This record gives sequence, C-alpha cells and structure tokens, in this order.
Amino acid sequence: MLDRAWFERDAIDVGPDLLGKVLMATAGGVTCSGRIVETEAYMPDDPASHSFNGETARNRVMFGDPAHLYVYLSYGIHHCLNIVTGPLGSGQAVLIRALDPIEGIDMMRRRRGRPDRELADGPGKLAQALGLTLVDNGIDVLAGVSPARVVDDGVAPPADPIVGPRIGISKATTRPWRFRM
DNA sequence: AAAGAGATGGTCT
DNA sequence: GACCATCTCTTTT
Repeated sequence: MLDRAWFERDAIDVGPDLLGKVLMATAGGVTCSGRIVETEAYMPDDPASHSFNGETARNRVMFGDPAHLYVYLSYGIHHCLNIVTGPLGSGQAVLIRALDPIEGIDMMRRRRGRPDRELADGPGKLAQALGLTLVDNGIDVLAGVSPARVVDDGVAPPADPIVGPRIGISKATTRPWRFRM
C-alpha cells in the first residue's frame, strides 16, 4: 500500500483515496504534518489542467514518475502542491487543497500568522504552513528521507467522500473532481 | 454574511 | 500583454 503502483492510477481515483493520508514536510530539523482532507483531480485531456497543452518547463514534473511533488506558483504569490499520478508521461496530478494539522503546529502558526482554523485550509495556505516552495518541485514523496512525504497512518479514506466541482478554475468547471472529508 | 478588489510574478500566446 | 488550480483585507448588506 502507498507504493509507486498506488499512485500510478488515474487522478480521479487517487484523489479520493488520498483523503485521510498524511502529508509531512521537514525543514531545518522541524517536521510539520497534516491529514489530507480535500483534494482535486487534474486529468489528461482536461482543459483545466496545466498539462492540457503538453509538456513545458513548468509542468515537466507532471509528465514524470508518479508519487512526485509538483509545485507551482499561483497568482505570483502562493505555492500549490500536487502529487503526480497515473502512468509515466500521462500528465496527471492531484492538488492538495486542505490539511488538518497534526505535527509542528507551533511552526505552522509562526509561518502563517493566522488563527488556527486558517493554518492549512486552502492550497496556498497549506504550502506556506509546511514551508514548501518551488525548490521542492519534483520531490519523491515515497522516499524515506525527503523534504516532503505522503504516509499512511492507518486512517481509512471516507466511505462517502463529499464530491463536487472543482474551485477557482475557468475551464471544465462542472467536472465533479473535488473530494472532501 | 457576502461581495469586491488588490497584491504580484511566472508562464504562455 | 493576458491569464491565472489564491489569499487577505475592505466595503457593503
């Protein structure tokens, strides 16, 4: 479980299965982690996906091996974190949209400077809380020692995840590829 | 409680 | 030069 093959499936299948998994980041000897509670799938042939117009310098990681971290800069200000899924070269990823903080909450408070409920309840917020930026683009989230990992602590994904349309996009806005627990 | 707008820079046409 | 897979603050109801 949670091996390369697990991430080699379509983003619309990995997306809901990532709910309940734990995203961890270590920087400067401090580890912060949170449970994944909201995701979005970005598929091949998906007009809303960065991969839609083919491989470029920015989205190169999306076309690489699954289970790697794809980080991009959003609106020139915020970083957003994705986990690459699907077969090599297929150009899919799951956007991590929200975490419930578990470990390193004091560090998250320092990085965010916001009330606890706003530490990681959005894609840009959680990237800031974990301290991950463009320099972490391409990281293998299954590597034992890595600045960012995805781990399974035994919490099962919800049997009935909340499914709805994706947020903040202007194309393919009705596809029900947003998953929440 | 909801709606509006500015910030800010990489990426692509 | 337009377009953002967003966040926060301000203004309005």
